[in-house]
Amino acid sequence: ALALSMSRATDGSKWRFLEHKGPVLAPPYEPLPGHVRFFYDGKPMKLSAAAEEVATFFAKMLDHEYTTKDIFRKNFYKDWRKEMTSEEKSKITDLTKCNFTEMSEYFKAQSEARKQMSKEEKLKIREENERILQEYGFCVMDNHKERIGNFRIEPPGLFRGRGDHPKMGMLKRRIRPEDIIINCSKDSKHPKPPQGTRWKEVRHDNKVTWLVSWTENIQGSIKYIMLNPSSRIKGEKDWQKYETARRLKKCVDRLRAQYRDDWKSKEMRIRQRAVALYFIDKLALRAGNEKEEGETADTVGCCSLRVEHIKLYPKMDDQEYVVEFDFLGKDSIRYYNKMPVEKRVFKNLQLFLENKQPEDDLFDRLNTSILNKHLQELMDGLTAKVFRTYNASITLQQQLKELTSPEESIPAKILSYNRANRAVAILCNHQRAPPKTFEKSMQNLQTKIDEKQKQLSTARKQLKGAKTEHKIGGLLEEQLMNLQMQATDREENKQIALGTSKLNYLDPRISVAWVKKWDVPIEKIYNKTQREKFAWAIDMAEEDYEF
DNA sequence: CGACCGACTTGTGTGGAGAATG
DNA sequence: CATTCTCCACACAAGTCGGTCG
Repeated sequence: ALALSMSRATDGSKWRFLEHKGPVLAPPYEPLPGHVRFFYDGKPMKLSAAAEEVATFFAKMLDHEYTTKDIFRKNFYKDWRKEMTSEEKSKITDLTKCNFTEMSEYFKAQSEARKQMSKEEKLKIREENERILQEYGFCVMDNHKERIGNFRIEPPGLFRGRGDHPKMGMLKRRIRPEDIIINCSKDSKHPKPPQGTRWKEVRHDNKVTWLVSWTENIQGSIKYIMLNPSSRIKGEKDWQKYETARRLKKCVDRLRAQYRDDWKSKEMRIRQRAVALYFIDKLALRAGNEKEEGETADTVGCCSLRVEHIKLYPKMDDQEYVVEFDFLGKDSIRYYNKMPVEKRVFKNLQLFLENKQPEDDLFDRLNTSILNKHLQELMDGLTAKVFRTYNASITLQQQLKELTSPEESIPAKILSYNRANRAVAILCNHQRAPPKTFEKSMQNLQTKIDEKQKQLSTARKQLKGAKTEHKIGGLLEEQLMNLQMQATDREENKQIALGTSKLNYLDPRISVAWVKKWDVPIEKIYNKTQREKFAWAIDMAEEDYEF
């Protein structure tokens, strides 16, 4: 299998045969019933279908804070006007005079009604969804029937980027068949466009893995329909990724020695490269490509760090040479960290900061392309992101070794596993907003624990001397322990998201080996989807697997 | 080079199904 | 049996990185 996948990689073709049914298009717009009105300046006003549709997008978001934001409103209003008839355009001149509440109430009622539907109605919908899944959700790639990832075209709506996005509120336009490129093999049954329409193009490019693509109008980027993570093509790629990270493991000592040496280089660009690489390695920062200003939220990664994102403290409390990081990374998630660094790194950073303004680049002689070219020379296939994969996986393996005690119960082992996973999530800065119901659910759990404690103490009193004491007391004790561990796990997980690292950074063979070694049911670690995605690893890894 | 594009991976938030609970 | 809670699948945004072109 390895040889086969390698040969596939070398000739560049990803498949020989590809057949699918094409995408599921967004349902057409259904005009509002007559009694649901839009008001302008206090008076009801009937909108054209096109203008009404865009208005409904806004109405559906009325409860969100961002509809109050200036940029959102400005962008929405500008794009909305483009959909209006000239008459509407001349009438509607001020967004603050627009009243969408009746529309908003209507949609709320609709969703309420959906919840109240009878079992039969819900079943009917489920069956229809299942039918669509069966028809459009699978394709044939080479000799396999494979699950498709996202076979639905994204419906129109208002764009809501993350963080302070300059384009929030813009209209994401409806995608028509004429916008869509189909990719499949020549000798397959081509997907049919809906009656009376045609695809933009049907091509047969087996150097790529996507089945359908279209260009989105907000950033002008291309969107794709690709296979599900459980597919052969994704699985092999994933496996390859971890093999690259394992190769890094073999030479990481050499690379670390090298960049430490480069801290002393005569050349500025080499010093910058070496300090950046140190951050990427030590802090698991992302590479940090440049971004076009005004097109996206202002976020950075390692190479795009600016002077304003770090602070240097020669002394802080009892530590020397502390660097404080404070910046917005991917998805505008804040990265905040204080790290003591070696004197040489500190001196270099001082040098990089000389004569610069806060908004200047910290590494002005470096970008991701330069860095990756350098890495490529150090190891075949090495790029900045491999460090994240490597450090995440090696951390999991080390933490599992350190935290798992042979004699502890299965729930205790799972807590240990989650703690190891948590160490990685913290390294990678995978945060989440604490769930809205967090406090409540912690309270509920605490109530359960208290009850269990009471049960245990009454049981102890009543059963004094009885020969079942040991058995029942033991059971209750175990239940109590499990609840307490659940509470600990949940508390520690309050602001940490484990999913991303589990799915994208942790070599699944480490986890598979661990469950095999300790006889932990794999279902406790991976749910059904995850087991499907990692089927290759579950097949492959034995308990002695070493990353 | 550097801008731009294309293909692919990584990331968070959410809605709804199904489990748990009263 | 209705209500609440939990977790998963999904949506889709936002990264990385390599290639091409002028």
